[in-house]
Amino acid sequence: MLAEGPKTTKQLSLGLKGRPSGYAQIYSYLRLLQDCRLIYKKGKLWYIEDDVKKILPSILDPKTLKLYLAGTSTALKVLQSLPFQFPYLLSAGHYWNGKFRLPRELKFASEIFVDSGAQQFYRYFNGLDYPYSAIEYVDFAVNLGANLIATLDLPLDILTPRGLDVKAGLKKTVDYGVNIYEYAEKLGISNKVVPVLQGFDDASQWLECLDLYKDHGIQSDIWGIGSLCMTKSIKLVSSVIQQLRNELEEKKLHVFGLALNALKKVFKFIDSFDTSAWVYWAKMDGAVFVWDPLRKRFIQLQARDGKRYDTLSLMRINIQAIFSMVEDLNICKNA
DNA sequence: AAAGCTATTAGGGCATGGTA
DNA sequence: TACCATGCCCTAATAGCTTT
Repeated sequence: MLAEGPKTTKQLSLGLKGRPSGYAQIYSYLRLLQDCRLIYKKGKLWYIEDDVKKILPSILDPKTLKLYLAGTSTALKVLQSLPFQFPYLLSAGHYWNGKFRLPRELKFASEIFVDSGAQQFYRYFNGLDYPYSAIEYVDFAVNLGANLIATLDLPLDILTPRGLDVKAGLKKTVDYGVNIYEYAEKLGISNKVVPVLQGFDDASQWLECLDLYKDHGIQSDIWGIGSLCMTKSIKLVSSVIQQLRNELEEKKLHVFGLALNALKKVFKFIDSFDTSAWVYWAKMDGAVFVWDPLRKRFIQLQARDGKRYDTLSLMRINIQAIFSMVEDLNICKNA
């Protein structure tokens, strides 16, 4: 309450308790805060100390980088074997085979973010059309208990090199978004919809995509950033994210499939990301990664001669490494 | 006089740790 | 295991002060 402006003890006690008898308690707490140099009093009014005011937002609402783990088949088994819960990014495309089949055993997920999964199965596209409708997709997400649902989008990073015009791709992406949003609104769950922004090779395209959404009256507290998962250009990633952050100052940003070396550059500007990197490292060369918090990098280790470890174990260990990276970045984010 | 403020006290709830 | 003492935190109540 004090963050909103100076207040008298009476105002604070009424606001906190709703009745004046709490006055004495509130007053003694205020005195305590005063002793700690967190607040001070001038006349009848209490004020927050200036330096406290500066860090207050990060105390009340700490910036946390949220990681959604992604993975299917073998990797999913690893996720199921972990002794704790964590946010999970589910790729809807993996559950489509003519119709949607509900996944079983998602107990490990503390929350579920459903993604269109176009990257994995764009080869099934009929032209620019998803094989399933917005309604089928949203119903599927609702049935499996999704907390967040990404709009169906066109992965321009894949489709543009195959001849899709950028402007046409953006328009189609937003059309999909509008469909999803309208149906979700009918179900009363539009707050779960995460509109996904697309682009190809310049940040202006993502901003244009945002404008298109806004033209259609689409608002959201969380925005998704797509089309960045294949790029090798950290410069592009960082310019897209920074410009969107400027444009959507108060909103949450989720980046799909962010490369970890790019994450290092942009973690301060985003709220969440997802990765399945831990799967590939373990599969590709049996490497285990260890986060080096001083140099903000992964050290890549392989077993000594004569030692071999199974992929599942390596995956589990790499998940731990990713978590330790996120934990470390979160410290930096609030420092 | 009324409103605002300060200091003190009593007692409930709860965790802890000792004892029978 | 049951019981009790202790200390801590919290809240309510209130006496008595100062400011408006």
